[in-house]
Amino acid sequence: MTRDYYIYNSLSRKKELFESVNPGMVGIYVCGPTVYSDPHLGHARPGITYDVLVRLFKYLGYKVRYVRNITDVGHLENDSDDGEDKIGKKAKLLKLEPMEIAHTYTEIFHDAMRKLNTLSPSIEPQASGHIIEQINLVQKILDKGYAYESNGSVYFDVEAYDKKYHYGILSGRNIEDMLSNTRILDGQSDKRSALDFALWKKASPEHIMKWPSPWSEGFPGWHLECSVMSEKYLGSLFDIHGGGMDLKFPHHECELAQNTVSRGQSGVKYWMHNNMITINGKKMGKSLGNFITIRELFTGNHKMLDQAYTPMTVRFFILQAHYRSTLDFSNTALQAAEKGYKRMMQAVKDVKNLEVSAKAPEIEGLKKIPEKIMIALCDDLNTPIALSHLFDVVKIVNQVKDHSMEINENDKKILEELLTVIVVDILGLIDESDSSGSEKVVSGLMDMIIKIRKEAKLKKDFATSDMIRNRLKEIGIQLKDIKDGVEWTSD
RNA sequence: GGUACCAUGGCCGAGUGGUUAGGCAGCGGUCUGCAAAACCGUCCACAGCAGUUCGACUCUGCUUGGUACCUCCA
Repeated sequence: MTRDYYIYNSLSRKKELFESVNPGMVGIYVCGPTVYSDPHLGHARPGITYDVLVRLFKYLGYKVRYVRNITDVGHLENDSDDGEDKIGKKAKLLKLEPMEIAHTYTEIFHDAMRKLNTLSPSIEPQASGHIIEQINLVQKILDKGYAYESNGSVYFDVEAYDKKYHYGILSGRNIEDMLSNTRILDGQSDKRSALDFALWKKASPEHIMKWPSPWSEGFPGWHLECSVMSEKYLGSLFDIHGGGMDLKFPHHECELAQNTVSRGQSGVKYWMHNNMITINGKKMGKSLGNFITIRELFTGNHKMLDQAYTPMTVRFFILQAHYRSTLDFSNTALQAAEKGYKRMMQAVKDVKNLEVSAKAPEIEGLKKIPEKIMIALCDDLNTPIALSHLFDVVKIVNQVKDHSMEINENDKKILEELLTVIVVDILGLIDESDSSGSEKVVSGLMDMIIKIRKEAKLKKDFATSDMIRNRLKEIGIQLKDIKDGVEWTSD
């Protein structure tokens, strides 16, 4: 590949040089949503983070296989002993088939991801479509002696596993601490140890999503699906496993343990975890009831929102922070992102129309910017630094446009390249202002109106010229009298 | 209680042992019939205390405050 990429590995807690398992190819598995409710702002973060990662790897010349699952079964509401399946619960509540729930929210999730301009994954497997594989994996773990059956359910034997391997290696825990700190489970449990986790759960009579298995009519444990689907589509050792920080324990820890037993290796070379989006400093999430759904964000229909924010504003907002830092939501932060985004996109549009002058000297420092940006992006996806360099580019574009600087053909090419390849192709920021299908008609009309206004202005008929500008503003079109003409934007 | 992480200017957010992050807001100016945009200039900083060092916002220790995981969670 053309350059080195450095990735922070959650397992080693260090930045490491990325070396793919198979030369020239990258396999990425990301934990997708549990489709039982509207995706919220928190879901946008991994969606966008891993999207930029995929785009970058493609740009670097890798062939990328990006797998992101849909969890539509096995994800329980409370602890694994008496929890209800999230999707099953909602289905009962609404008197719908579980698959209707899953389908509805999968569609909403897809719609949100598409609006945020994220590329569709290469494969998007569903947990419910891999029940047979999951049963096989349970059997395999039983055969190897790291699981036991109890009253129709099968549990992973954490203590037995920990004797040979290290349960807690990913999340930085050890079994002794966990045992001494485990909350005592009330009621009778089928588990031998509180640390053990379910591989297969026997279904209660009222449970609606259940499948036959050698042990009982039941359903698979949550952690199983990712072990099974990542191996099926990416092989027993693949490059990057991504997901939210909150999935590190227990989900990824358990997944790693399952993999180790069944594959003889952890199966993942680099673990990558994005941080949380917070609101007033607190994690945005279901349990706190302080989340804003992506739909609400786009419509502005939420008591905490001062206004609607466009998908690209949200994307820009997320890219302005490093993915491993928490990012605090607020209206002022979003509004700042909105302005920054608009300024950048204006430059993306303007760069094409810059006048070149053959004798203009080389712009100082410009040649080094592409390299600086690539170094930042390849340094564990440092998008905020990349953006800061891009604003230097924006400034140059504006200065040339303002005739306070001249530009030669070659420098203009560099600017165009930066603003299209980096901004649009890699960061995935696209222009969302001109969405009208009848663009030609509109621009023709605008030319005419602008001409009429210009004539009025020449006659010093400012009443007419202002009236035109004000009326246009009412329908969402902004006129700006710039040095050599008139510019208009619509929202 | 255990484990980990974080504390940066009005807000959001990077980064580094000695050099301007950037965005948004503010202030002054240029431009302009006015407005908007743009451009130029500018203000505001590294939680507190102690230590290491020629030098620390950056390293170490302590203090304070906050967050995450340990239950489902992106």
